[in-house]
Amino acid sequence: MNRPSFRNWQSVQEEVRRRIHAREWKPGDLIPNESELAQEFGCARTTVNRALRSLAESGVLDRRRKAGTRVAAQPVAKATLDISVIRIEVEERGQKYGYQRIERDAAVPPLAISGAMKTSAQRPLLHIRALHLADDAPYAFEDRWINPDVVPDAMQEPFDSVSANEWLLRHAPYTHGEIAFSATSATPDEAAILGCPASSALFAIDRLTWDGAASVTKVRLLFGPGHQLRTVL
Amino acid sequence: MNRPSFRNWQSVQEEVRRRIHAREWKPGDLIPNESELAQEFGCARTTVNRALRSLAESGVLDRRRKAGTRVAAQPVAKATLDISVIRIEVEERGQKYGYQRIERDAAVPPLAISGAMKTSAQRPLLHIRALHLADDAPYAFEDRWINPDVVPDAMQEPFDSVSANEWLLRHAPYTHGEIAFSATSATPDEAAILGCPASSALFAIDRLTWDGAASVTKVRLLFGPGHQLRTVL
DNA sequence: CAGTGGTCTAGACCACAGG
DNA sequence: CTGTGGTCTAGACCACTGG
Repeated sequence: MNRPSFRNWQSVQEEVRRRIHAREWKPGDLIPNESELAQEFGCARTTVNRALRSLAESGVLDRRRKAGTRVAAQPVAKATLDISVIRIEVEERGQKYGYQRIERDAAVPPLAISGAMKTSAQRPLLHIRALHLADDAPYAFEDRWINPDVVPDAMQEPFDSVSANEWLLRHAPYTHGEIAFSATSATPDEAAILGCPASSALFAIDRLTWDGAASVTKVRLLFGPGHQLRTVL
Repeated sequence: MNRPSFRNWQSVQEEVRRRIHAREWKPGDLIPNESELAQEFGCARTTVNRALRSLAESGVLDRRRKAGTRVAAQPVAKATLDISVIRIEVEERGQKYGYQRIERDAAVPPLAISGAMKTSAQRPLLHIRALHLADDAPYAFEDRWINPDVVPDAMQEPFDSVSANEWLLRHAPYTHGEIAFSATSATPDEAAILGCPASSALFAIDRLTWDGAASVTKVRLLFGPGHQLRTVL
């Protein structure tokens, strides 16, 4: 009996993937524990742990202390989206990036905004509206509210050449946030800004970030018709 | 000088996060190497490595051999979306799941489909159209093509009570895939199925999965107006 | 209570890429 | 060529949780 040896965690992972794919281990099955696999594979348990932990993070395995490791019954596809600065996103597409500030002022936000940001209903926030361009064509419309209590420096920034999108990343650290993707119909105003027919289907990204208990900024990004957000599985 | 000690990788990670957030280490800065940090933190280098590697995976740090570890200049937000079976998605919302098959036949697909799936242009594929319901209301419209050369068993399946969405996960392993999110305007046909006004803005998920070099299935999921895909940062 | 995964350690060697 | 992160090892202890 010729047992191949597995010298690194990637090859262990590959072998486990192979067995799952080949249905030697079926969805829901309990697989041998780390010590047994380490012995079989001729490597340290640490190495097996590294491989299995990584597979669990990908949703391929379900691991529970004492209960052991099982092949996930409902493999959950984890799609990881990299949300970077829009300028870089455009440049990576090989296009020329452009930026236009449309509006900048301090204003009392609609209740939906102050409610979500948990700011006082009467408190004026910094409001920025801007257009991001790719090869001189409208790419994304940014509508943003900034909490001046958390980011006072923003009040001094004109945001006329550097986008709030980019400035905040460097000057306003956040601890956590929420993001939502949806589709929305272009209002006449939005259609005019993005240069598309009214009622076009737009791709929207809404993001709200926090620094501890205080909201930092809330932004809605609207992308023109045809925009796709892609990733691999 | 009272130096706190860090006994596990999570606390090391926390401390690194704190330093970045407090701007002790600024975006772009080179931070001490693993050995130095291990000494400072009073733990093994392995433990520091675990903490830093994890932060690098989150996009907080940039690590390169020999060049060292830097605080990411453009922190890329990694949004991880869990794409599971629609039935479970609905049930997790606390709603009753329902399913209706609309159509099932073998047909030669449009060129856009056979092209993307790299199947012969004349080869008939299995075509399924179905509606997923939440609390008896339309939730998502599924339009799917299945490659019978890769999943021959699918030809025996009626898909009248178990959705292709769910059946395939258990019977058709795949090695990799692509997924794209976008917004689209409802065609009259789609509007009728989803019970929404024509030209409504719909949220679309397009997925294409492969088993090695052969495509397994290509599916488009259309969600009714107002649907959001949410996650944390 | 006992079995499983989770983690830490100290030391070692290796692969890569910067200078 | 050399410093950095990447990984492996053997052994140990711990934390959680199922039965």
